[in-house]
Amino acid sequence: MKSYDHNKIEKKWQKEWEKKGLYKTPDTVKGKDNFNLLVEFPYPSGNLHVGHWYAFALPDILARAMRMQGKNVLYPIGFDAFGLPAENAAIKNKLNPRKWTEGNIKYMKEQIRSMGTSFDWSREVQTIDPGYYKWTQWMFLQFYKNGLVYRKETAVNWCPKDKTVLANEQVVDGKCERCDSEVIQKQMLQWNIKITDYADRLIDDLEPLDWPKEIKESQKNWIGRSEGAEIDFPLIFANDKKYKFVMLHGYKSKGESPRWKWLKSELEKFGHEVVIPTLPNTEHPKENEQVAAALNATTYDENTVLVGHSLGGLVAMKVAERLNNKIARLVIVASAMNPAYPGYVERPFRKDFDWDIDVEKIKAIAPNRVVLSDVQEITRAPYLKDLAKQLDAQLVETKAVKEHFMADKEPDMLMWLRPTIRVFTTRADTLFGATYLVLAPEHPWIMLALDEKHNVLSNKSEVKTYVEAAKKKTELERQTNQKEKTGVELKGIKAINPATGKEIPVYVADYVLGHYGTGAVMGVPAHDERDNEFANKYGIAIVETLEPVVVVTKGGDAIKAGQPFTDRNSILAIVKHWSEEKYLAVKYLPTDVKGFVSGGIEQNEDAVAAGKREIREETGYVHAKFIRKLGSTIHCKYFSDNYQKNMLVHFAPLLFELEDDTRGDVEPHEASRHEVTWMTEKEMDTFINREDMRIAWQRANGSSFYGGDGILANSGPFDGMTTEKGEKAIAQKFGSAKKTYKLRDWIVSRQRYWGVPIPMIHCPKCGAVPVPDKELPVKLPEVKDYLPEGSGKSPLAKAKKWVQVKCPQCKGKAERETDTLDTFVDSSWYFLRYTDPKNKKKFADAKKMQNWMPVDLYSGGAEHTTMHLLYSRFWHKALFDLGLVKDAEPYKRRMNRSIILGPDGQKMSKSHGNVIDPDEVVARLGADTVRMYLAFIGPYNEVSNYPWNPDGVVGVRRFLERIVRATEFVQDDASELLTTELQHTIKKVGNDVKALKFNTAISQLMIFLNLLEKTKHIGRTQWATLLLLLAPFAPHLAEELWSVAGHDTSIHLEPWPSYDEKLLLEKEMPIAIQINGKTRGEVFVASDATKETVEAAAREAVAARLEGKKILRTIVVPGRLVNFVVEE
RNA sequence: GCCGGGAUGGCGGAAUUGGUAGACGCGCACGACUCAAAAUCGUGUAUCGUGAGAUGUGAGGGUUCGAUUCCCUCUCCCGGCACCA
Repeated sequence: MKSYDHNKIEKKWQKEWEKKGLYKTPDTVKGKDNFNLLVEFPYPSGNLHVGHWYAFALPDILARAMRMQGKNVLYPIGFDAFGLPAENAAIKNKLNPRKWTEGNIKYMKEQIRSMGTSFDWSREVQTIDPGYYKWTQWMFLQFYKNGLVYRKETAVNWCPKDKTVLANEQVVDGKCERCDSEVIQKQMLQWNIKITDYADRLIDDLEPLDWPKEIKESQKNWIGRSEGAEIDFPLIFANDKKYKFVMLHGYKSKGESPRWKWLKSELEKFGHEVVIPTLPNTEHPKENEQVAAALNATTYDENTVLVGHSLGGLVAMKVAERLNNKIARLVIVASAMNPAYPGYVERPFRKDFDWDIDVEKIKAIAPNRVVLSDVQEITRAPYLKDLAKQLDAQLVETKAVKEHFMADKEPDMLMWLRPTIRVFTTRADTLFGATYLVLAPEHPWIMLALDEKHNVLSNKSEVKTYVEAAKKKTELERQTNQKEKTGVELKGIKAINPATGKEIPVYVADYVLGHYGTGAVMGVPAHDERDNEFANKYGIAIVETLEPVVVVTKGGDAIKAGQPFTDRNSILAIVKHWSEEKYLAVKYLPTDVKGFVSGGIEQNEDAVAAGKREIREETGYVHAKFIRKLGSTIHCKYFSDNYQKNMLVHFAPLLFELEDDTRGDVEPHEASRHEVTWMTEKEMDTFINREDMRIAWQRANGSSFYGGDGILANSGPFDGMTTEKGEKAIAQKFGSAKKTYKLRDWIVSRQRYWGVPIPMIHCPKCGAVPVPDKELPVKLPEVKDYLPEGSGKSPLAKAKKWVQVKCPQCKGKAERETDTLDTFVDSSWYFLRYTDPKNKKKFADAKKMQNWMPVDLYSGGAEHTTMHLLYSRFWHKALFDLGLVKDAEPYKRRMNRSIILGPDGQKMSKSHGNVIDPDEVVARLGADTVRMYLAFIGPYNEVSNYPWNPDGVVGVRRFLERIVRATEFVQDDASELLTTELQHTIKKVGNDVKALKFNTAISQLMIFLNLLEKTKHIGRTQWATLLLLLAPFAPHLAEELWSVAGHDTSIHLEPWPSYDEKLLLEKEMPIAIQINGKTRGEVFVASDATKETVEAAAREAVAARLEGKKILRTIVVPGRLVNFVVEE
């Protein structure tokens, strides 16, 4: 072959391969291991850019090499084809999004083929195929049925331009990831998936995975686990009332369970009276008996809170109906269901109760009404919602799962019975220093307090104004105004610090976030920066409860490891000038510690006296006046040069002021050790170089906080404990250990057309009802236009006929859910479908999945680290818990690929005018060149961005042309000169490809070619070997040259060449000669030479340099170097 | 602020994980071929120095016979999180 016509060659072989079905992958092959190589499937945007080449053509090198190395390689592809761009294009050009998408897919397929990729197209998966999204819907329903999906009205990120809800991941710096418009907060009823239930496992299961550290760290940061404690702060009201709680238990109960007893004792602690009558005939309750018993048990007046749980809820309403005077409040907890409602489970007491409720009477008797409902109770929740509406009551939806009003520690209802605020803290050790409480504007208690039915706040309107203003702020505004903290005190209430028993003020402030922790924090101004700022602004008390412990680990006085510490009481004296704004700066010369006067307290001496004495001794000043103590003791661990011991010094920080400049003599020994100067405040700031000095200095200068670890003080029985111990002990006594996460639940509703319809039906009676499995898939309906309505309704609502359905439960009139699923749902399981793409009965056959899962290597973009990669891990775990997949983790190994920049080093973009069109380069230089250039540009498995260098591509093309020309050198007999190098090349290329270091593999091929061009002689077998090594990189050219060399089978079905370790050794090898570690020469020795021979040869080679010098030591590293250590 | 990753010629990068720093490619310079240019081929190409030689892997220190590689301190760049209690 003389010239290299890449166009002809590449088209020819692409056709040929397809005709032969060369890349069809069987599920298993006898004697071969399976290898699942996954790349992120593309969104069919319509144009293929260099990034696609980088994403698909490079893993293809690995796929081909591994096939040759005897693996059964699955290298599948598909299209993630739902999503906004199609819909936007449809709106703009009045197209059908499906047509637009399918057109793009067709076009992109051609382009992907033109790369010479070995994808198995027979396994192609498209998310828009109803045969695929049937299973997306099915999985969603499986999760729903297992309590992983819930519907909730939440403040969501709303993009006003795209008119859709965005996931947190799609909001970047408060702006829409797609269109850059500012995202606003909107209350909407959304479908959520409980990814937060998996937060711990999503972190912990990362540990054993073969993933780059940075990806693991990113995911951990994103999930943001922090471990701390939850502590309850009781509230007291200025218009404090003692109530009588009358609590009515439910069916088959006696009101004597630990739960009721506990409730009673808790409420009694706050001075309330609690009556829990045991209602008669509890196994076969009758209305009249029960109501009469309740009425006879006690009296009801305006101080009575009537509480009823389950059947007791119904009884409570009946009791209220019969009362003649008002009561303080009626609380209905998970009331027994009205049999008229769908989903009612037949109960024996049904007919013994009158289910008609006199709503108006109840309203009149109980002006303050609350209905507690458990959102997880699918059938009862709609009834309770209706009940709350009828009663015009506050509806409180709890998150508790199993026992419908039990939270993990106490009934959620208690929060509404007993005024308590629960905070989350990671610094329980500072609880005694909590001098105020802050609630987020979104805190449920605030909502309750602002309700018109309540009157606990004396400045209600002020609070209301603040809360409403805070809610209007976007996330972005809250972020940008973070420096200036604002808040409003809730007047009329106080909280009690459970540790000190003291009353502390309660604030609402938007520096506390509603969705994190419990939405409330304790303010510890002495030990937290933010709290300190807030307390200073609002004049809140600052109480130190932690004595700092400073450990010196660097500098002249760094502690010596393993040595014991000697305790000593000392003072630290900050001395102010008598007339100027200056301070006495002391540099301790032996260790270069810079700070203030300091020294030990002698026996029978108090701290102030010691201070005065030290000032006199170190500086000579006589008339120091004691001003004040600067807060708590500061402990410092350092190495004392004076005592030659590790010291644990307890400093009493003191502030003095000189009365005049009277100065006596300083003893010469002291003078030689201290350098004393006067410094301004500013100079002092930079002068101080030890943490204990700095803490004292900050205390002298007004407000300060200490946020580090220390020893507890002012903390009662916990005094003297370290932070670590105190944290545990205090958390245990006053609260409970608890973890909190930044990760929020995954909101999957999208108010757009081009997505998977959410397979739910809304029935006015039954509430949300899943579409029965046999009716799946719920296909996307045709609509006239795709414009979102803007009100938050999806365009699917326009398909009126489609929307109208029968309720699968009650067969009454119902409507379909019109929102579609987030596209990240579609891509959360596509890799499973590759294993069995055409299955109509299951999303994939279990055995077939086992052939290929988990994925051996997943290659993709760094941008998906906290999105797709996290979602799909969650999804897989959820499937795992349902027994639908075998592994807890889907991807064994993951690598993030880099980005190809424009020639100018900027990100490729039309506006920069630096976009490289791969089609143009392919037409000019060929697909093989483009593949190889991208492979050569740098290591594939490291993230660093490579600029496209147009000259570099030409260089690679030159290499391929030189390969073509080298056919002239092929001869019958082998070239001995090349033998060793070829062995070396087989080894290096093989190893480097496996390690994804395509760049060095190619460089080795180039080294070999350089040698071949010098030798001008290569044997036929040697040539064939070279072509085999080239095949994964330049599949078309290698195939062509293979065929030219006379083979009639495809090179891509050939096995990878093996090498012989023995042949790798050269007969002679160079040994570097060093003298004192510096290279001074080189000598060639036989590769099997003994140490002695090598040393002798080396000694001879540098004899001239060694002359007259004494050799102290000789180091011989076989095969590498000889180092002579000589006297200088 | 917290966490992670990185820094090697004019450029992309290499170095068998402690053993001759700068492989391979690009660029550049000179030469050959050519009337000329392009293409191609050859030679050179870390810095300073005519040279012997010296210096050199972000900066400084340490361990070692020997450090791009290990340890400490610092600077800068990139990425993730961020009023997260």
